[in-house]
Amino acid sequence: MKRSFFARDAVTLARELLGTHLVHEIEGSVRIGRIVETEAYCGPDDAACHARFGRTERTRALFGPPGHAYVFLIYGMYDCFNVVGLAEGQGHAVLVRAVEPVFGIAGRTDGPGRLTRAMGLSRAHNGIGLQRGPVRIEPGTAPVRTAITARVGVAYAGDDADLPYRFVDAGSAHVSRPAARLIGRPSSTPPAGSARSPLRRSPR
DNA sequence: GACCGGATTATG
DNA sequence: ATAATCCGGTCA
Repeated sequence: MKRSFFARDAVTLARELLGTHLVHEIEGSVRIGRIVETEAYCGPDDAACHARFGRTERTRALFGPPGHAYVFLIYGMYDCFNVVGLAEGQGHAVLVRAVEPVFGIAGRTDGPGRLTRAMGLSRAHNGIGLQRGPVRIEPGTAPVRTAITARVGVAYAGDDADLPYRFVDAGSAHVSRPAARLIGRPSSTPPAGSARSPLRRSPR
């Protein structure tokens, strides 16, 4: 994808990334997954975003130029793959939470830890460019319907935990969790009386 | 320098 | 429900 594709706020980018292909060329072989679940993390003002602590060694790539990878270790054993958005210094990124296997993939790809394992991605790819090279984002097939929910695992973030920043291809069988209540129409404003029940809390 | 807890997953 | 397992951020 072109640089301009990535240079948008994380919420927009999270939505646009759905359906695109995550490609990893490794030792002559190729692995391809179609992105079906993403979450937006929107810089220092987002209480759930790693950028809230400012620029540190760990968040170097997060604050780097758009179109690059930000990969970090979580819970001491899983790597999470993110696509940096907006602009250098802004700390916007999109967590890729699930892909569906397209080519060369063995094992499950639902969930941020599983997908990095299945695609052979790790912190070794932190900061790598995603336009050309061994790891790339390429055009794919956009979802027919997109579900929108709160982000997973960010209960500590206060009010920001409820922001509708998670995007799911509602038609995919390879998402990490069942699509929840909020369904986003391809391009329309929410229904008039859309004061529905609040987003579902994390499942006990 | 110690301690806390996490953008998770596998297992009981 | 809880262990596994590392390390960044916090505070002393």
